[in-house]
Amino acid sequence: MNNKSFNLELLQHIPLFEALNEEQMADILKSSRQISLPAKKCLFEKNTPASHFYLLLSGQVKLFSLSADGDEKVIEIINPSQTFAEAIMFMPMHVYPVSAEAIKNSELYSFDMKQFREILENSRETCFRLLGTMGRQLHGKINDINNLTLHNATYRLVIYLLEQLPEGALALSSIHLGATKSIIASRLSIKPETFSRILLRMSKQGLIEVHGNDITLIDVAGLRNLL
Amino acid sequence: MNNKSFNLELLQHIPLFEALNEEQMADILKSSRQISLPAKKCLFEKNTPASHFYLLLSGQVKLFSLSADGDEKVIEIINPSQTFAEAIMFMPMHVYPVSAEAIKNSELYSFDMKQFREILENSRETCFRLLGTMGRQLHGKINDINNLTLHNATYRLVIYLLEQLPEGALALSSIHLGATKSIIASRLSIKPETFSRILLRMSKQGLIEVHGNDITLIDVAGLRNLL
DNA sequence: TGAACTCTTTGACCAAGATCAAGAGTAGTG
DNA sequence: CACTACTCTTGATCTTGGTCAAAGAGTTCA
Repeated sequence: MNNKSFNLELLQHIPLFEALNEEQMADILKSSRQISLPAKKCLFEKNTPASHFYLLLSGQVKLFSLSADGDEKVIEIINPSQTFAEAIMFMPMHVYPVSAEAIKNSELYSFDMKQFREILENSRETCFRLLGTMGRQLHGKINDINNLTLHNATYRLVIYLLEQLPEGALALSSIHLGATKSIIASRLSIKPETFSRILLRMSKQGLIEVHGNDITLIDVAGLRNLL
Repeated sequence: MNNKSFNLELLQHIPLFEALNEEQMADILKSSRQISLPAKKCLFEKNTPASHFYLLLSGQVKLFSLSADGDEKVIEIINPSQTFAEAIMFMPMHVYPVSAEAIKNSELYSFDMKQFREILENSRETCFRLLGTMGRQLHGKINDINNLTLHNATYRLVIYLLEQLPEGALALSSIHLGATKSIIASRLSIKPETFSRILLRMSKQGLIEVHGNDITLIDVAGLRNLL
């Protein structure tokens, strides 16, 4: 399979591109560029002008903000076949509202926002897909705000663990943390030390078992009880 | 001016409706309903099925979430001529992600989501307006998350005060709190007691002067310094 | 005019989680 | 293997902001 048809195959299964016709898809492909981003390399910085959005092919990327004195808050962890920064096309100022940096060696496609906007003019269905994407994101952020303001660190961590559980999984299911504990801690707005202590406490209570980045949920009902 | 043309006049200046043609506007008007909502009356509850979105004509409405033990977090304060809940049209599940309740006696229009979606199918421009609305909202929520996780209560309050300042206002500008202190406190995720103490401290430092719900910013540069 | 509300302020105390500092694993590399 | 880099854990201590309780102020309404 040559590179071009490989790309095509792949893009056709990304929600945002699913509704495009052949011609539009060809346009997209033409203006897209593949990018290699080694771990720890910055992709874009908060508040800089935004001209492209991205699709992650492999590796892992974090979206984050920094405080004046260097504290980092991870807003989102991006995994392969996720698009990101597409919502910025419709934000005021057209600057990235967060920074992006690879946390593993990554391959991405970049897409030109201006060109995609033109395609949106002619694809109602794609407009609706984008609306759907942004609706989901908005919902996610509202959830995050609720968790930050209405719930404590343990609650947020338990919610996170339960969300990782595959649909209808039973007790003793094992989950694998898809990033370092520090990064997941930051995503949940918990300091690494606190994160570690909460895991320790839940282990002692017999709710979970921790082996490195693998966590076995021993007592799912007990975990749900903490909520 | 009869009621119908009054409505028309008004709607034409709401961004979301600005791009509609006469026929579409007539359709909207036909399916819209005016609602009177006395203070403290609930408009919709979190997690209930969403069929309408709203435009506030007069009064004031809060969007909020409740924790299991009754704590309230105000997500947004809605003022006249703002639309709200329009993003839910494109959220998964089609349930309200927050509750809404009048904080003053209010008049609103309600719009049928299903019908508006049909109009969106035929108005690219309106689609783009909605994308713009949702982009702005998303940006706002990301900002809120940053302020919650990277900054402390004083910082959030100062930011809020400075945001109320009209464009390029000088020192000694007076601002008026558009809601009770408790509600603004909750919007900023600060307890009323803490909110009160922060204002007291800033008064003692000669940065502001508080007279009920009117706050005079004595030393804007000094306030900016706190950030 | 004063009773009943509601909102706000103030004081005393408390606790969740942050910070600071040291070690313990763990993994990659020459 | 030893060296170096991390990331993670654990302990001791501190701080911000929350909680609880009571009093003050401002409105509404009869």
